[in-house]
Amino acid sequence: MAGDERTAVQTEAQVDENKLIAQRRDKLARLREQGVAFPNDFRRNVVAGELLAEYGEQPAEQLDAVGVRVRVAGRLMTRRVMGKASFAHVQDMSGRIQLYLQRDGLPEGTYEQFKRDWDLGDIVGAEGRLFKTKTGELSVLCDDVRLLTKALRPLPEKFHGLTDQESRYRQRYLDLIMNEASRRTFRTRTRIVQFLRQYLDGRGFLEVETPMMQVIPGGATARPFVTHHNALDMQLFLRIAPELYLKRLVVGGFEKVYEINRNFRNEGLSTRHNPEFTMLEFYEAYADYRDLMDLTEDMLRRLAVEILGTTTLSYQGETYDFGKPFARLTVKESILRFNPSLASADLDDLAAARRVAGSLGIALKPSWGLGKVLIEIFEKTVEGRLADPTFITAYPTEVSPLARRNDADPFVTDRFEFFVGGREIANGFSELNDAEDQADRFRRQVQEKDAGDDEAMHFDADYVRALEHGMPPTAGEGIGIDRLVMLLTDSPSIRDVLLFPHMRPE
RNA sequence: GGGCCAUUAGCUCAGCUGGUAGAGCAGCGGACUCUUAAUCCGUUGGUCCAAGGUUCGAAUCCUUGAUGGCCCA
Repeated sequence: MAGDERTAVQTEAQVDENKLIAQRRDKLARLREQGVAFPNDFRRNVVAGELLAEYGEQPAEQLDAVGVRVRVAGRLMTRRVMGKASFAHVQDMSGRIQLYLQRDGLPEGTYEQFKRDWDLGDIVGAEGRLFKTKTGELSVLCDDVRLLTKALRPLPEKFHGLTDQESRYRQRYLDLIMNEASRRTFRTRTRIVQFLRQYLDGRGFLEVETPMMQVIPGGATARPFVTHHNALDMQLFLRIAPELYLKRLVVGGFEKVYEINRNFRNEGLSTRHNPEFTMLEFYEAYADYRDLMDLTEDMLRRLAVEILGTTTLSYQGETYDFGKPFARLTVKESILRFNPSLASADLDDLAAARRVAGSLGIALKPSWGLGKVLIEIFEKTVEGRLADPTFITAYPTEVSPLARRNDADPFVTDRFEFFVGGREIANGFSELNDAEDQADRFRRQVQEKDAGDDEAMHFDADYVRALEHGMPPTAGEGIGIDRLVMLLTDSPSIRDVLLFPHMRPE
């Protein structure tokens, strides 16, 4: 970068040039002299994967007898020139197919152009007859080939591909061209989302879209991104969750709704956090948190079978069984289980719990009540160790401002979170539909915000008004799609499952 | 936020206790009509992440910074 101020926008002058690119520009210049250098009149009639599936196993004689003519197109990935004949592989969305080019089988001059002006990485179209090579590889014996798009930049090395993590994230197009594993991950991501849609659609849920730009950022405790609406001259927030809007829809009579979309949280980056991430949230009236745990268990089990063909999931060397019933225990039970030195009484009053937290090195804030202290202890000593699929229930009311209180123990809510491999995947609860209780909870959040907690919630008066019209007893849940995809694709970083993860400017 | 590691040709990587930068692939020139990391002969290509410092001399040692990776909070 020049001595100028750093900008996030790359200018043309900053793009590197080198001899390889200059040579390709010369080749392109020759192409321009010959006519249309970027034609868009070639039409393929088949993709590589279809050909391999249909003809890959056919014997050579049969192919020759039938004489299958094909038109294929794709990126030139390999090239082996042997004098007057050459082999090449082209790659399209479905896979690769080999081309066989003979000087005397192509229009006059074409073969010479192929040798002189075409490079690996160029986009080409080819027409010819299917045949099998001596080694049995299905190939196209070309009687015409055309250069459709000249690539000015060279591809990464053909054997090792592109391995540098940073380049793979910043130049995802190159990663996708070069790495089959990466292509597979993102196809799997799509299949996962498709399955979830199909699962919910099949159970009568209605997919909806709610605002990404909100006047009051609600539905979670997190710092929002702030933006500004010029015409209205007002501050707007990118949403941190769709929750309060989806529940407004339940009030409106859409008793089963879901949304799969982006949330934005103005927090740090890590292997598990991206500023924008995808969440499935769904709400069902006349259901409670236990119904949702059952649904979640069924849905994830079927998802594993759909995606992996098995309920046994292996992630980063560990194995998790989605086939057997998921464990269920309360926050308090789980703390006691993972901290055998603690007794139940240590977690029952604030002073004792603070002593425990203090001995664990947790920095305590004076405003924290017992519930918050318990959750801190839970996060420090339990969360990362919940390896097998586990529902944790009975979250303190203090840390669950939108969840319904438990009838027998109002200190906790009818809420669960779901963990696998030490990671939180889902969060659900019976919804708080008592408008007066909700107003009280908002007031408490506002107090905490005033006391300096910038993650605390705002008071959303319209949401309270909606509840005052009556929301049926309802349960709702959010599932982090990116983390789910990480789990099912054995990806160590959230960046591996985001096509364009957030990166600092180069 | 803290610690550790990495950054060298378009890509993948070497480069030792400091002595003036190398390989493979790609490219370029040549040979080759069944190859598949094609092969064979020849060959071009460098802001060694950046800025300071130490030194006769720095890719190498020191400092600071940038970006990325991993671990911890």
